[in-house]
Amino acid sequence: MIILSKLADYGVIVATHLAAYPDRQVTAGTVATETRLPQATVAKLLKALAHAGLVTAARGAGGGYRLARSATSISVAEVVAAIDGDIGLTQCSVHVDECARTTYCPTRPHWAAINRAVGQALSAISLDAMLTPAAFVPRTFPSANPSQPDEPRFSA
Amino acid sequence: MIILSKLADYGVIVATHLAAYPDRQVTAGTVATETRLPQATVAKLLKALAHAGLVTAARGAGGGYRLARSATSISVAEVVAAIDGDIGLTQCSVHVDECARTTYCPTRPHWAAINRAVGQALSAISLDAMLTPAAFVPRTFPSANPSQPDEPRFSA
DNA sequence: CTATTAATGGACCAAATCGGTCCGAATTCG
DNA sequence: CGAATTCGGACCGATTTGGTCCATTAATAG
Repeated sequence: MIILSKLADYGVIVATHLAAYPDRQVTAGTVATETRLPQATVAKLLKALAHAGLVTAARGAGGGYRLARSATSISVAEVVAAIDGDIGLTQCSVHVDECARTTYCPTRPHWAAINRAVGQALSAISLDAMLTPAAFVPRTFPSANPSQPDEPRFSA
Repeated sequence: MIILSKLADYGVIVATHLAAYPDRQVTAGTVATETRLPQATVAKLLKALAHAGLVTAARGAGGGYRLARSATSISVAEVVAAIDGDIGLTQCSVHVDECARTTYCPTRPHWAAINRAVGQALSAISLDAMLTPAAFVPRTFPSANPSQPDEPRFSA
């Protein structure tokens, strides 16, 4: 399974690209060619980012996009949320009321905690951090089953 | 956006239900009625879990499913992986070779770390832990931007 | 030995979502 | 003032997902 949609992935690339050249007004087409991504898709992504207030848009000739805030103050989580909507682990995380078996489901309370962990992992990295070549290493979780023989793979 | 697919969510519910009654042979139909989930879907899920070796299946009259291992030694991550496949954050996480712009993409190395964080968050909780009424509280991550005014919501 | 029960594997269909394209509104420059 | 340019939003096709069903194999009961 893949957690981030292709669009969200591209969105982070685009946002990071903008972060690399702060205070430069760039058109969607320019970003597309520079990032080697399809033009129409980049345009759509920038629209979503603008709608979320992460980038500012200027129309007309000589217009374009630029980051609304500093690269250090924008997290990856915000970019993803701007494109794919708010992050929730499960269906009932997002639409709480639509789950008919809320009363029977013993698992639901536990999702909240995992959810928060994922969210914080994504919030912990700013666009600025994405630009640095060295990888950010988050603090690891304590494993509930340390001597587990075959853990599922989490490929990088 | 929703991280876990509905099927994976249901899968955890089913697996947790099995964990609640260890060493009891249950048919797919029984699990379906007891969990209030659609029968055909539960059957499909149990097939997948059996294929992954998480549950053992017995055919014929008096047959059914049961957990292959103890509830404490099966993590939520394993259940999810059994249904949705191995967990990867982005497309290129799973199919590394299919990303044509690997050389241009500065974000890719960073995904690995986030990826690992998500995976460990899911591995940290066993089916046994899912049964306990009190919520498990994972250790929180350090935030890269502590004074962030409007973080995206991570609904529970 | 036969009938019944239940998992297994597969094909199959409908619906939702995703990725992508197009045209219209707004703005700046000549 | 008008034409070029660029964002904004509606729209559409295709892949994926969620879900169902049937034929087959296997095991137990009578």
